[in-house]
Amino acid sequence: MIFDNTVPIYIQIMKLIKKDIILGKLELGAKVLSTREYAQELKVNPNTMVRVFNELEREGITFTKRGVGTFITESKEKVESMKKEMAEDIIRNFIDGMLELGFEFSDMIDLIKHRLEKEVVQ
Amino acid sequence: MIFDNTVPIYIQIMKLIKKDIILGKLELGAKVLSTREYAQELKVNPNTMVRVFNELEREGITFTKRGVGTFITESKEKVESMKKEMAEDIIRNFIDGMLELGFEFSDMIDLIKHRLEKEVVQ
DNA sequence: ACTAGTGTACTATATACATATAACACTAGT
DNA sequence: ACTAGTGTTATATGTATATAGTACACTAGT
Repeated sequence: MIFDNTVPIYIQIMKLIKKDIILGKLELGAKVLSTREYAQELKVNPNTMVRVFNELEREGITFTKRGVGTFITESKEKVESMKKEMAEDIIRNFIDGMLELGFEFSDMIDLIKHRLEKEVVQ
Repeated sequence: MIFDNTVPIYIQIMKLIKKDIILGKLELGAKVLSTREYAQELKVNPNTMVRVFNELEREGITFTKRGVGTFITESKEKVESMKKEMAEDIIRNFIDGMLELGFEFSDMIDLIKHRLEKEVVQ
Protein backbone atom coordinates (compact mmCIF):
# COMPACT_ATOMS: atom_id res chain seq x y z
CA MET A 1 0.00 0.00 0.00
CA ILE A 2 1.43 3.30 -1.11
CA PHE A 3 0.05 6.46 0.42
CA ASP A 4 -0.39 9.86 -1.15
CA ASN A 5 1.34 12.26 1.20
CA THR A 6 -1.05 15.09 0.37
CA VAL A 7 -3.91 13.33 2.18
CA PRO A 8 -3.87 12.08 5.77
CA ILE A 9 -3.12 8.37 5.88
CA TYR A 10 -6.11 7.61 8.08
CA ILE A 11 -8.41 9.10 5.42
CA GLN A 12 -6.82 6.98 2.72
CA ILE A 13 -7.19 3.82 4.79
CA MET A 14 -10.83 4.67 5.50
CA LYS A 15 -11.45 4.84 1.75
CA LEU A 16 -9.56 1.60 1.23
CA ILE A 17 -11.76 -0.23 3.71
CA LYS A 18 -14.93 1.31 2.31
CA LYS A 19 -13.97 0.14 -1.16
CA ASP A 20 -13.26 -3.36 0.16
CA ILE A 21 -16.73 -3.44 1.67
CA ILE A 22 -18.36 -2.19 -1.53
CA LEU A 23 -16.51 -4.74 -3.65
CA GLY A 24 -17.46 -7.53 -1.26
CA LYS A 25 -13.90 -8.26 -0.18
CA LEU A 26 -15.16 -7.57 3.31
CA GLU A 27 -18.54 -9.12 3.98
CA LEU A 28 -21.38 -7.64 6.02
CA GLY A 29 -21.01 -8.45 9.68
CA ALA A 30 -17.56 -9.94 9.17
CA LYS A 31 -14.77 -9.48 11.68
CA VAL A 32 -11.92 -7.47 10.25
CA LEU A 33 -8.24 -7.62 11.12
CA SER A 34 -7.34 -6.23 14.53
CA THR A 35 -5.84 -2.76 14.77
CA ARG A 36 -2.43 -4.32 15.37
CA GLU A 37 -2.74 -6.71 12.45
CA TYR A 38 -3.94 -3.98 10.09
CA ALA A 39 -1.13 -1.73 11.29
CA GLN A 40 1.43 -4.39 10.47
CA GLU A 41 -0.22 -5.22 7.15
CA LEU A 42 -0.31 -1.59 6.00
CA LYS A 43 3.01 -0.67 7.68
CA VAL A 44 1.32 1.98 9.71
CA ASN A 45 1.20 2.90 13.37
CA PRO A 46 -1.45 1.08 15.45
CA ASN A 47 -2.72 4.44 16.67
CA THR A 48 -3.48 5.39 13.09
CA MET A 49 -5.65 2.29 12.74
CA VAL A 50 -7.42 3.17 15.97
CA ARG A 51 -8.28 6.49 14.44
CA VAL A 52 -9.49 4.82 11.24
CA PHE A 53 -11.89 2.59 13.13
CA ASN A 54 -13.06 5.41 15.37
CA GLU A 55 -14.00 7.44 12.31
CA LEU A 56 -15.59 4.48 10.51
CA GLU A 57 -17.62 3.69 13.61
CA ARG A 58 -18.71 7.32 13.84
CA GLU A 59 -19.97 6.97 10.26
CA GLY A 60 -21.79 3.75 11.10
CA ILE A 61 -19.63 1.65 8.79
CA THR A 62 -18.13 -0.56 11.49
CA PHE A 63 -18.84 -1.42 15.10
CA THR A 64 -16.58 -2.80 17.78
CA LYS A 65 -16.93 -5.32 20.55
CA ARG A 66 -14.40 -4.47 23.17
CA GLY A 67 -11.95 -7.27 23.74
CA VAL A 68 -13.32 -9.10 20.74
CA GLY A 69 -12.74 -7.15 17.59
CA THR A 70 -14.08 -4.80 14.96
CA PHE A 71 -16.86 -5.77 12.59
CA ILE A 72 -18.42 -4.52 9.38
CA THR A 73 -21.96 -3.19 9.71
CA GLU A 74 -24.78 -5.65 9.07
CA SER A 75 -26.77 -3.02 7.20
CA LYS A 76 -26.96 -3.55 3.46
CA GLU A 77 -28.66 -0.18 3.18
CA LYS A 78 -25.73 1.52 4.89
CA VAL A 79 -23.32 0.02 2.38
CA GLU A 80 -25.55 0.99 -0.53
CA SER A 81 -25.87 4.58 0.64
CA MET A 82 -22.13 4.71 1.24
CA LYS A 83 -21.46 3.55 -2.31
CA LYS A 84 -23.91 6.04 -3.72
CA GLU A 85 -22.35 8.82 -1.67
CA MET A 86 -18.84 7.99 -2.84
CA ALA A 87 -19.97 7.80 -6.47
CA GLU A 88 -21.79 11.13 -6.18
CA ASP A 89 -18.65 12.71 -4.81
CA ILE A 90 -16.55 11.44 -7.68
CA ILE A 91 -19.06 12.57 -10.29
CA ARG A 92 -19.41 15.97 -8.66
CA ASN A 93 -15.64 16.45 -8.52
CA PHE A 94 -15.42 15.58 -12.18
CA ILE A 95 -18.14 17.90 -13.40
CA ASP A 96 -17.25 20.82 -11.14
CA GLY A 97 -13.56 20.45 -11.90
CA MET A 98 -14.10 20.40 -15.63
CA LEU A 99 -16.48 23.34 -15.54
CA GLU A 100 -13.90 25.33 -13.58
CA LEU A 101 -11.38 24.64 -16.33
CA GLY A 102 -13.80 26.01 -18.91
CA PHE A 103 -14.93 22.75 -20.48
CA GLU A 104 -18.45 22.38 -21.84
CA PHE A 105 -20.75 19.47 -21.10
CA SER A 106 -20.24 18.12 -24.60
CA ASP A 107 -16.45 18.22 -24.09
CA MET A 108 -16.82 16.11 -20.95
CA ILE A 109 -18.71 13.33 -22.66
CA ASP A 110 -16.25 13.31 -25.55
CA LEU A 111 -13.22 13.26 -23.30
CA ILE A 112 -14.58 10.43 -21.18
CA LYS A 113 -15.56 8.35 -24.20
CA HIS A 114 -12.19 8.97 -25.78
CA ARG A 115 -10.39 7.95 -22.62
CA LEU A 116 -12.53 4.88 -22.13
CA GLU A 117 -11.78 3.70 -25.66
CA LYS A 118 -8.08 3.94 -24.86
CA GLU A 119 -8.55 2.00 -21.63
CA VAL A 120 -10.45 -0.80 -23.32
CA VAL A 121 -7.71 -1.25 -25.89
CA GLN A 122 -5.07 -1.64 -23.22
CA MET B 1 -13.10 32.25 -0.57
CA ILE B 2 -13.94 29.22 1.51
CA PHE B 3 -11.28 26.62 2.04
CA ASP B 4 -11.64 22.88 2.40
CA ASN B 5 -9.81 21.99 5.57
CA THR B 6 -8.81 18.56 4.28
CA VAL B 7 -6.40 20.11 1.78
CA PRO B 8 -3.59 22.56 2.58
CA ILE B 9 -4.70 26.12 1.88
CA TYR B 10 -1.65 26.89 -0.21
CA ILE B 11 -2.55 24.01 -2.57
CA GLN B 12 -6.09 25.32 -2.92
CA ILE B 13 -4.86 28.83 -3.69
CA MET B 14 -2.44 27.44 -6.27
CA LYS B 15 -5.34 25.76 -8.03
CA LEU B 16 -7.40 28.94 -7.79
CA ILE B 17 -4.70 30.97 -9.51
CA LYS B 18 -4.13 28.29 -12.14
CA LYS B 19 -7.83 28.31 -12.95
CA ASP B 20 -7.84 32.09 -13.20
CA ILE B 21 -5.00 31.87 -15.70
CA ILE B 22 -6.75 29.17 -17.72
CA LEU B 23 -10.00 31.13 -17.80
CA GLY B 24 -8.17 34.28 -18.86
CA LYS B 25 -8.99 36.20 -15.68
CA LEU B 26 -5.24 36.57 -15.33
CA GLU B 27 -3.52 37.39 -18.60
CA LEU B 28 -0.14 36.13 -19.76
CA GLY B 29 2.68 38.31 -18.50
CA ALA B 30 0.33 40.29 -16.26
CA LYS B 31 1.37 41.46 -12.82
CA VAL B 32 -0.69 39.82 -10.10
CA LEU B 33 -1.61 41.17 -6.70
CA SER B 34 1.26 41.40 -4.22
CA THR B 35 1.58 38.75 -1.53
CA ARG B 36 0.25 41.19 1.02
CA GLU B 37 -2.71 42.19 -1.15
CA TYR B 38 -3.56 38.58 -1.96
CA ALA B 39 -3.25 37.69 1.71
CA GLN B 40 -5.73 40.40 2.63
CA GLU B 41 -8.05 39.51 -0.24
CA LEU B 42 -8.16 35.80 0.65
CA LYS B 43 -7.97 36.41 4.41
CA VAL B 44 -4.84 34.35 4.65
CA ASN B 45 -1.39 34.85 6.14
CA PRO B 46 1.17 36.59 3.91
CA ASN B 47 3.57 33.70 4.46
CA THR B 48 1.01 31.35 2.96
CA MET B 49 0.96 33.49 -0.19
CA VAL B 50 4.75 33.47 -0.27
CA ARG B 51 4.59 29.70 -0.30
CA VAL B 52 1.97 29.74 -3.08
CA PHE B 53 4.16 31.86 -5.32
CA ASN B 54 7.28 29.88 -4.50
CA GLU B 55 5.51 26.70 -5.62
CA LEU B 56 3.99 28.31 -8.72
CA GLU B 57 7.39 29.66 -9.69
CA ARG B 58 8.92 26.23 -9.18
CA GLU B 59 6.32 24.93 -11.64
CA GLY B 60 7.10 27.69 -14.12
CA ILE B 61 3.64 29.23 -13.85
CA THR B 62 4.79 32.57 -12.44
CA PHE B 63 8.04 34.51 -12.12
CA THR B 64 9.01 37.29 -9.77
CA LYS B 65 10.99 40.48 -10.04
CA ARG B 66 12.31 41.29 -6.63
CA GLY B 67 11.05 44.59 -5.36
CA VAL B 68 8.64 44.82 -8.27
CA GLY B 69 6.11 42.06 -8.15
CA THR B 70 4.99 38.64 -9.33
CA PHE B 71 3.95 37.98 -12.92
CA ILE B 72 2.16 35.29 -14.90
CA THR B 73 4.34 33.36 -17.33
CA GLU B 74 4.47 34.65 -20.91
CA SER B 75 4.36 31.12 -22.26
CA LYS B 76 1.08 30.16 -23.90
CA GLU B 77 2.39 26.61 -24.23
CA LYS B 78 2.96 26.43 -20.47
CA VAL B 79 -0.63 27.43 -19.81
CA GLU B 80 -1.92 24.95 -22.37
CA SER B 81 0.08 22.08 -20.91
CA MET B 82 -1.04 23.09 -17.43
CA LYS B 83 -4.69 22.99 -18.48
CA LYS B 84 -4.23 19.64 -20.15
CA GLU B 85 -2.49 18.27 -17.07
CA MET B 86 -5.26 19.44 -14.76
CA ALA B 87 -7.94 18.00 -17.02
CA GLU B 88 -6.09 14.68 -17.27
CA ASP B 89 -5.92 14.53 -13.48
CA ILE B 90 -9.64 15.10 -13.14
CA ILE B 91 -10.51 12.52 -15.76
CA ARG B 92 -8.14 10.01 -14.25
CA ASN B 93 -9.58 10.53 -10.78
CA PHE B 94 -13.04 10.00 -12.15
CA ILE B 95 -12.32 6.81 -14.06
CA ASP B 96 -10.07 5.24 -11.43
CA GLY B 97 -12.45 6.19 -8.65
CA MET B 98 -15.45 4.70 -10.40
CA LEU B 99 -13.60 1.52 -11.34
CA GLU B 100 -12.57 1.09 -7.71
CA LEU B 101 -16.23 1.29 -6.73
CA GLY B 102 -17.06 -1.49 -9.18
CA PHE B 103 -18.70 0.58 -11.91
CA GLU B 104 -18.38 -0.44 -15.55
CA PHE B 105 -17.41 1.90 -18.36
CA SER B 106 -20.98 1.95 -19.63
CA ASP B 107 -22.21 2.93 -16.16
CA MET B 108 -19.86 5.90 -16.17
CA ILE B 109 -21.15 7.32 -19.42
CA ASP B 110 -24.73 6.84 -18.31
CA LEU B 111 -24.16 8.45 -14.93
CA ILE B 112 -22.41 11.44 -16.44
CA LYS B 113 -25.08 11.94 -19.09
CA HIS B 114 -27.80 11.60 -16.52
CA ARG B 115 -26.14 14.12 -14.24
CA LEU B 116 -25.47 16.56 -17.05
CA GLU B 117 -29.13 16.49 -18.06
CA LYS B 118 -30.03 17.46 -14.52
CA GLU B 119 -27.49 20.29 -14.53
CA VAL B 120 -28.80 21.72 -17.80
CA VAL B 121 -32.33 21.80 -16.46
CA GLN B 122 -31.30 23.76 -13.41
C1' DA C 1 -7.90 -18.80 37.47
C1' DC C 2 -5.09 -18.08 33.56
C1' DT C 3 -3.74 -16.43 29.08
C1' DA C 4 -3.79 -14.65 24.43
C1' DG C 5 -5.89 -11.49 21.72
C1' DT C 6 -8.79 -7.79 21.52
C1' DG C 7 -9.96 -2.56 22.04
C1' DT C 8 -8.73 1.69 24.80
C1' DA C 9 -6.01 5.30 26.65
C1' DC C 10 -2.03 7.98 27.61
C1' DT C 11 2.57 10.39 27.13
C1' DA C 12 6.20 11.89 24.22
C1' DT C 13 8.41 13.20 19.83
C1' DA C 14 8.66 14.83 15.02
C1' DT C 15 6.85 16.99 10.97
C1' DA C 16 3.75 19.90 8.09
C1' DC C 17 0.74 23.60 7.95
C1' DA C 18 -0.93 28.15 9.11
C1' DT C 19 -0.66 32.12 11.70
C1' DA C 20 1.47 36.41 13.90
C1' DT C 21 5.02 39.50 13.80
C1' DA C 22 9.10 41.68 12.56
C1' DA C 23 12.99 42.90 10.02
C1' DC C 24 15.68 43.22 5.75
C1' DA C 25 16.69 43.97 0.55
C1' DC C 26 15.50 45.53 -3.81
C1' DT C 27 13.03 48.67 -7.33
C1' DA C 28 10.63 52.46 -9.23
C1' DG C 29 8.97 56.93 -8.85
C1' DT C 30 9.39 61.33 -6.59
C1' DA D 1 18.35 60.94 -1.28
C1' DC D 2 13.93 59.54 0.01
C1' DT D 3 9.84 56.75 0.20
C1' DA D 4 6.28 53.47 -0.81
C1' DG D 5 5.63 49.12 -2.41
C1' DT D 6 7.58 45.03 -3.66
C1' DG D 7 9.76 40.22 -2.54
C1' DT D 8 12.64 37.73 1.12
C1' DT D 9 13.84 35.88 5.44
C1' DA D 10 13.42 34.73 10.19
C1' DT D 11 11.51 33.55 14.90
C1' DA D 12 7.76 32.00 17.63
C1' DT D 13 3.18 29.79 18.49
C1' DG D 14 -0.69 26.57 17.82
C1' DT D 15 -2.94 22.70 15.58
C1' DA D 16 -3.23 18.34 13.04
C1' DT D 17 -1.07 14.23 11.68
C1' DA D 18 1.80 10.22 12.40
C1' DT D 19 4.88 7.67 14.94
C1' DA D 20 6.87 5.07 19.16
C1' DG D 21 6.09 3.00 23.24
C1' DT D 22 3.58 1.66 27.28
C1' DA D 23 -0.07 0.37 30.14
C1' DC D 24 -4.81 -0.85 31.17
C1' DA D 25 -9.52 -3.22 30.46
C1' DC D 26 -12.35 -6.50 28.44
C1' DT D 27 -13.56 -11.18 26.24
C1' DA D 28 -13.24 -15.86 24.92
C1' DG D 29 -11.15 -20.19 25.27
C1' DT D 30 -8.40 -23.24 28.03
